[in-house]
Amino acid sequence: MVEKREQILEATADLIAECGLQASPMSKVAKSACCGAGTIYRYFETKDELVQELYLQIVQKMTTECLKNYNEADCIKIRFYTFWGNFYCYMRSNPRDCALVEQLSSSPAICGDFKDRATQTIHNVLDQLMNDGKQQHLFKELPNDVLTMFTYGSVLTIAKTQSTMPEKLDGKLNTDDLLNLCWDAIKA
Amino acid sequence: MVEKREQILEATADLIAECGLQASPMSKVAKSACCGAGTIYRYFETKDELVQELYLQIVQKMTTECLKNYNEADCIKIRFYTFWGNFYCYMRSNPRDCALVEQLSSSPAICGDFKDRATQTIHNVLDQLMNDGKQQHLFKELPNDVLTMFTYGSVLTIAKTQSTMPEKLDGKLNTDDLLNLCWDAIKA
DNA sequence: TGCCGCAGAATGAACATTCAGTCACATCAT
DNA sequence: ATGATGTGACTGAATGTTCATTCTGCGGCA
Repeated sequence: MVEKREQILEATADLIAECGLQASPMSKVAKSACCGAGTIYRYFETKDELVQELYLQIVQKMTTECLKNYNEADCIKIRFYTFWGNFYCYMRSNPRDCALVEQLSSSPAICGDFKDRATQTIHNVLDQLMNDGKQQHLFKELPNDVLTMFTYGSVLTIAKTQSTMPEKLDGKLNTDDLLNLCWDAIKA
Repeated sequence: MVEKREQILEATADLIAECGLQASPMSKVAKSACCGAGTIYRYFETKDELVQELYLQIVQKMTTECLKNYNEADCIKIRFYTFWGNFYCYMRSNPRDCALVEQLSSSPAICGDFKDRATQTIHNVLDQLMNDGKQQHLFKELPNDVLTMFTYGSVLTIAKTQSTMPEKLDGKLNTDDLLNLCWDAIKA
């Protein structure tokens, strides 16, 4: 039954996002998923595997969202705004996943190697975008990874802050303002 | 004996930075600090208190470093470059503390309220800086917290990436390039 | 009757915290 | 000076709890 597996993943996601990974024992996951503890082990070998599966699912969902309306034929600026706008909107409208990315990224279950494989697609798209942009002399002459990580870090931090401390930053920021900050930073 | 207390804090810092908070049981902390498990409890009521103390210590050290050569009489740009340059250098030359900030910030022992109190000084300095800059129309008209968190997120992410994945981003980034990215982002 | 998917109690390991005892040293009476 | 006694820091085994994982048995269905 595929549905039960989804139920378990959903419950795990909710629990970890709310309580943190350490405060999410399998017993609570089971209760939250309305099943016995043993049932979880019919679908996942260990807790670590469950967590990895969850991470993979989120990254995949995120990848899909980021690439919505993203077209390699568009001009650089459009592509940049589309991709990062999608990313930001996804994080804003899925605070749960936003919290999860933070929780799981710094968990021992998700080693660097695993993370790299999960984010391969996104990495490739962004590398291409940066290369194309540099060819047109639109971007600063710094390593792609620097420009990309810079953007990623700032957008994620803003989204995270808005989710966890809504009183700060409230309302007063629209997506375009944020993307302009990013674009102005890296443009030549 | 104040020295033993420091020993315990040092050992805890090393251990958490290397293995993560969850994989740092009190027994290991004790062994690493060359003392019995019970001794830790002569200096700290609980593990949570130990972790909070550690967090406080790092934030204080960080605050001191960030304010080195920082002078309210200097012009805005100098102040901005001094502060964030100090921050970046601190994170680069103390990868252990960099890892700790990440580990502890997302731990349940450090609640949002506690974090706010710890970072009060830094917050005030940056708020002042942003206000002064806006008065001179140097910065974009966005909330101080947005501009500050944007900068914080990008710099920290870059520093973290350089520490944990030295093969990416290796060598090819100097402090001024990074600060220029930040400045260009927020300047009007 | 045999099989499958499941529940939840049972198991054993790991952990935070406590506690009974040890040690080094200071104080003081002789 | 000497030994008796008190004190406070320290240790690490013991305790009780929490957890991941396993196991036993149940109910429905072929």
